[in-house]
Amino acid sequence: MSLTAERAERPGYHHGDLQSALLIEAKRLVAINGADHVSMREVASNVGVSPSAVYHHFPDKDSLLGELGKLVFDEMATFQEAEMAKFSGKSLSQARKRFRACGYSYVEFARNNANLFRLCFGPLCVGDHESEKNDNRAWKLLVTTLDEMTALGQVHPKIRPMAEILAWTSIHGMSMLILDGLLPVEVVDVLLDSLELTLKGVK
Amino acid sequence: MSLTAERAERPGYHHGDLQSALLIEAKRLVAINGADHVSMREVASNVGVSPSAVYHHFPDKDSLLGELGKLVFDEMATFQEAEMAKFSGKSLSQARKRFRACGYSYVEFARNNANLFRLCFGPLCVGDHESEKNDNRAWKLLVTTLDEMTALGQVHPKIRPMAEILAWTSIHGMSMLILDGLLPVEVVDVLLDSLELTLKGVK
DNA sequence: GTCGGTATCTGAACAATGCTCAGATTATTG
DNA sequence: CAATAATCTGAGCATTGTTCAGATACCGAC
Repeated sequence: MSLTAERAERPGYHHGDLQSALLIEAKRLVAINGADHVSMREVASNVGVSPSAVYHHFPDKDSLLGELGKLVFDEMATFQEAEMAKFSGKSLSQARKRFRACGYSYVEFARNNANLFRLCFGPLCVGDHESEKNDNRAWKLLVTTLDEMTALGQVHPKIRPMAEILAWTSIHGMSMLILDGLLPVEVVDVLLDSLELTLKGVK
Repeated sequence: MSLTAERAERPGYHHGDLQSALLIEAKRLVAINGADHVSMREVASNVGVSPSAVYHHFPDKDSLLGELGKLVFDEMATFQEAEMAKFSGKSLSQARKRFRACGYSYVEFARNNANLFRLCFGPLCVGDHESEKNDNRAWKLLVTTLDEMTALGQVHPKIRPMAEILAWTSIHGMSMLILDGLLPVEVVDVLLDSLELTLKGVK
């Protein structure tokens, strides 16, 4: 499901696609104020509907935010795909750019959507990922780029099996620590450098 | 400031050390229910004081939780110190155990105090760290153990400058992803293995 | 078409929450 | 001992999440 804002014109008593409209507005408000400071009533009101209407589409607030989290998770993968697609081709330099774009887009999304990023990696979305853990798109992007890098001799065979874990955890951790103000943005390049270096192996 | 529960007996109208008592109770409730599901009124009530009394010690709820975050942050460092202190001595095997304990204790604390961990790395504590960023104890622990490992030839000179970033971000990211249910606990050993391997450098 | 069931929405209401403030109570300082 | 400051209470306000009976509109069966 994608969040398009069609049917925004409310025809009458029935809204048309309230479920999507609520998610869109919730996303907007979460992005601005953070998940903690968004209220059902405000979401409903901004969509032009009574507070209780929401509960015909979501059992409760956590449910709404949880659903929103899934959407954001997916949106992030889309963004990463687009960023990586900017560097096509099988050459080494393009493959390396693709690898770096994979990590860089992760951080960029986190920084540009701090509140949404926090939401979909927060307690409200715990367990939601579980079902799709192994077939989620972002993970596949990482696997693919690492495979390419391996084929080009940029990842040491001994390290290859742990490469996904090392890359994902460090990029994710860095993103969170930057959002927390515990690391400056400049570390992004430092970390990507050291990742490339360590994955390849130093003699 | 440490959170000892002395003066728990309330002498009379004045509490004695309400500020600490509130923090202690808040910590207990956050640990159980998560920061989002704790109310000022419950904290106050459990301490045996009226709801409005809290506001003579903390300007608002975020302030209480923010202060609690700092305490937890410090408590975590204490825990790490204790865990690392279990392996003393200058031998290589002890130094390696100390290094691993540094990372392992980080994850262990996160898993044993998920809600408190999330609190002190959450939006409520953003900026609070900033002042003490470079002189915080946990960071020093990491620097020290990496220095030791370097002296013992376990960290490649070329990688040494980036070692803290790589180690911290990956351990922190892994901790979060485990809490989110996106990675199984077993990755802890995998990541520590690959960290040791990559920091040393593969030929 | 129209009739009945179903999905959707409203309005009023409830309990709980964060927070304020005037006033009561205790500590502290001169 | 008096006066000032610190601390706590109680009542109260606005807002929140959620429920529920009833109103409104859609949709398939006759």
